[in-house]
Amino acid sequence: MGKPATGAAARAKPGVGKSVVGTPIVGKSTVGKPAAAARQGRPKTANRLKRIEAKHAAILDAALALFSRYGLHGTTVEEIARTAGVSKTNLFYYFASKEDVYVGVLSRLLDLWLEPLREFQLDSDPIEGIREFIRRKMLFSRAHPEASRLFCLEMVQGAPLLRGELETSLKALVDSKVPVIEAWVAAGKLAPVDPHHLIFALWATTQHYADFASQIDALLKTGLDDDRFVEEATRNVQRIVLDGLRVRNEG
Amino acid sequence: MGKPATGAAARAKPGVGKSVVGTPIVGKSTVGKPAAAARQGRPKTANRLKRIEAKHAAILDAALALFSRYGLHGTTVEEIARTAGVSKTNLFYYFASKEDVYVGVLSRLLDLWLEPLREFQLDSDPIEGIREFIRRKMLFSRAHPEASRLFCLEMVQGAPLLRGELETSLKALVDSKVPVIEAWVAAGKLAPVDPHHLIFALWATTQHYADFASQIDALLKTGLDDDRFVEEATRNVQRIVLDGLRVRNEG
DNA sequence: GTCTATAGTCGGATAGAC
DNA sequence: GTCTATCCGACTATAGAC
Repeated sequence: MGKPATGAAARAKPGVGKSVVGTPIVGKSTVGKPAAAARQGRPKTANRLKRIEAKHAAILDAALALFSRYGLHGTTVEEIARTAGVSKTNLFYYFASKEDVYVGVLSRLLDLWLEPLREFQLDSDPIEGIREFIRRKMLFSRAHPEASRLFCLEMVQGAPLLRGELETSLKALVDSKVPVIEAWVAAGKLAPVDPHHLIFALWATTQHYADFASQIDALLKTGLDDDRFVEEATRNVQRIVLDGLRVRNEG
Repeated sequence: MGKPATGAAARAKPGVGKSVVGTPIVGKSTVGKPAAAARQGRPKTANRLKRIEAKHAAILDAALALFSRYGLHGTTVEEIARTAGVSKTNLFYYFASKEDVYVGVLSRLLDLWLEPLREFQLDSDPIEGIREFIRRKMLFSRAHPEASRLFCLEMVQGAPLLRGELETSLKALVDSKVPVIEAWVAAGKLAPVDPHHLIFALWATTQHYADFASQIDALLKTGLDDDRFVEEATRNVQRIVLDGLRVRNEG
């Protein structure tokens, strides 16, 4: 007997039904494991595991592409399966539910998204470090525009799934960078600015190119596909953030 | 006989069914008019029209709140109706379909969203003009966070409905500002920067506070509700964009 | 104009053969 | 592990009484 409880009803009445959405990602290791295969049947050879992983990844890839374009409720399991090259029934062999797929996608996503921030190591020269961070973020936006957009979608909608991770992983990461930035400001190596707002500005300006790609395309008929455009965008963001718009009198 | 063709199927097969999504907003005046009332039955008194408009607006307000949180497919007509304080059937008396409601919301939205840009009149002093623009944008983000988020949702998902408007209204508006900015740069009143990327940076940094509110809340436990936070955010964005992060030696 | 009842269909999830 | 067939709840939209 199916217990769909799909769509609005599922989120409107949290706690009712088995809805996974709303449950923060805690044990990432259990997420994304095959639904039936998880409770193993027979000893798996390395080959078996590899084929399973490949299929698994194919489904997640397909799901990312669709979820980022149409959202969770705008995407059907049928479409995900077709895009991944598997049958709908087969997809349900690997994932317990549609939301299980969604959680799997988001889980991979967050690690990916946090990467540039983790490498935010502004060593000796903060100016050079920020310039490099912007460059990396822009490259990330170009390499993973769908990931950036799905992340944005989640944020805009309140990130019920990621909230837990944001308050732990992300916050810890941000908190670790704040004193560094503060020290630079104190040492006169950086103009006086609040570390958090600085980080927000860096995120906003760089992700904008992936998240608002359709707007940019409508205006300029170009975007992150064009290497020249990426270069130009990177240069301009670096200039604005580092030097500002006010004309300088010094060299 | 209902022909729902809702959800994924509707957008996956454009042209099939009566799906409105995908049709650019052309005649805004016809959008948002009562479905049945549009083809008038009897002469409407001023009072009648006023009550109709009020109900109409209530539905659109409720829809904006829900669409911005859960997206088009994550929101049910039933919820919109309940939130607006009308029955579902009654909602269908005023709007031909769910997508008709959605189009109505987006239509109102774009006008609202374009407003700050329209007033981007950087008169004599560009620095003062940009500072003021940032302030206005931040106030807009605070006053209409839901509008900002729904706009963002649409953009991220490819803006099938707004594309036409973006390529006309928005583009015309942006195009009219570009030569002004270029002239300032040429006159040495502004650091050398590409006008489009400047505009993108202004949009990105200011809207970020509405669109990523949940992230900011997870990190700082505050947001646009707090006047002090809004002030601080405004000040920091202005400082970063206008003066940059590099330490200045001059006064 | 507003309501009750319901038609029609979509899409998530399962059963069970192979 | 994969497939065919199917179930069934949720949701959009309409019919028709009042």
